[in-house]
Amino acid sequence: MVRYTKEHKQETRQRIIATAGRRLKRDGIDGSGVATLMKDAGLTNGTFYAYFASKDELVATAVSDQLRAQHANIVEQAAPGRAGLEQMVHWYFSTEQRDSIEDGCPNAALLDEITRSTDATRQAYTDGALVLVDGFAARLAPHDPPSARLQSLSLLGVLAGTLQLSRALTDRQLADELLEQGIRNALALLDAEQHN
Amino acid sequence: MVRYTKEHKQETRQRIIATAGRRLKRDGIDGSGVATLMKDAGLTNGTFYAYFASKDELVATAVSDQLRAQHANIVEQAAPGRAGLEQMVHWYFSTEQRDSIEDGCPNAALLDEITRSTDATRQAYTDGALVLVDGFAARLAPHDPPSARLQSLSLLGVLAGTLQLSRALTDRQLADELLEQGIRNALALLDAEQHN
DNA sequence: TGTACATCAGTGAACGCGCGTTCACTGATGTAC
DNA sequence: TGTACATCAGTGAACGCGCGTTCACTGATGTAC
Repeated sequence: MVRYTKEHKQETRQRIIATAGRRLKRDGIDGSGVATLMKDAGLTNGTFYAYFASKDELVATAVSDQLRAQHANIVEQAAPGRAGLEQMVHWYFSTEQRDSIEDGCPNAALLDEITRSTDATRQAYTDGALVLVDGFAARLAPHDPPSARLQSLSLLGVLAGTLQLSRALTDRQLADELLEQGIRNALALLDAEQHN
Repeated sequence: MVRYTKEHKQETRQRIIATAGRRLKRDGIDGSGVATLMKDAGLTNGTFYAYFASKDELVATAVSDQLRAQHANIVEQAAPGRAGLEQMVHWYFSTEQRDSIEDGCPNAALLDEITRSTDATRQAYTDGALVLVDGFAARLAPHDPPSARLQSLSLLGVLAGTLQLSRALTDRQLADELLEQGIRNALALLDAEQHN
């Protein structure tokens, strides 16, 4: 066994962050206890503080990691230009993404709890979200990404809000129709002229 | 003192529901304890169960009440036709509404916690949200409201998601610009052709 | 009208439980000689 | 190479606290006669 090395401890830390990200999205920040978060990573609660100074610190780190992963796995994998944005929108509003909250978008799963969180968590969220947004803008306006930044930011709001609403509704058929409407709205937003 | 009457008890119940709605929006569902919710209404925790069978029941009732109030105070007060929708959109994306979460939109404050709630709460949310949506549709397509239902539902998602995002960002200036972009997006959505 | 009793909104202490956090301890691994 | 010791990731019990919920009790109000 390779143990007592920086690499081993770093891997364990990364595993805690990754499993915590999934749990936080599923049960919420207030709904996820430290003991459960550690059990998800195959550890007991006692060793938590060898990795993080507090639950708040893990939450901020996990939020940051979730957005980084979403950027790496979804945004960077998408084709360049408008085609990539269309791909992403279709993936985003698929029933699969909606129905697998653990694996799904951290924005949709956590946005209103982040508003109530510590400044560190809100800052981690802001930084991570802007990286996603810059990825959108680079595809929306390849020659002048900053000009599309605000439009891209608002696209993130449209995506997250529509998905949350589809998840909250008890009427499954209506929720599905909303996803389709969400695709139309998002694509229309991409076509809108840029103001300012 | 008028006491020991149906009216008195009904008024007290209504007060609990109203103050709970504000507290739940501010601190979240998991973040609001029964003792605090009762203290907000000027009572002690012990008498809670003379009014509600459980915290879940209060949450479902408060969610329902919040949406009913939003319909009565905002949607029904708005002018008929498209002008009324434009009024609402401008109010919705005002910095005042964004910065007063207690008095603000229950959709934006609670959507992703509602997804994680009991079926009763999700049902109460769905019913209440559809009343709002029908109010939108009646203004968007006065001659044929059902044709605008899906578009109206998606408008609710756009409103809530954009507002949540503006609340979560630590960069105040960017958050303000997002509100302005939100107005443009919402108005553009109202102009979109209706599919299906 | 005055008195005795019933009603019941509201109190406040207590229940078991899980929370975030602390800490004495274990035991497998790594290191010194 | 073998032994003795140091390191440290991880355990698990415990801390005080607030949670949702229960319940014996209070005392102001309403009712009967």
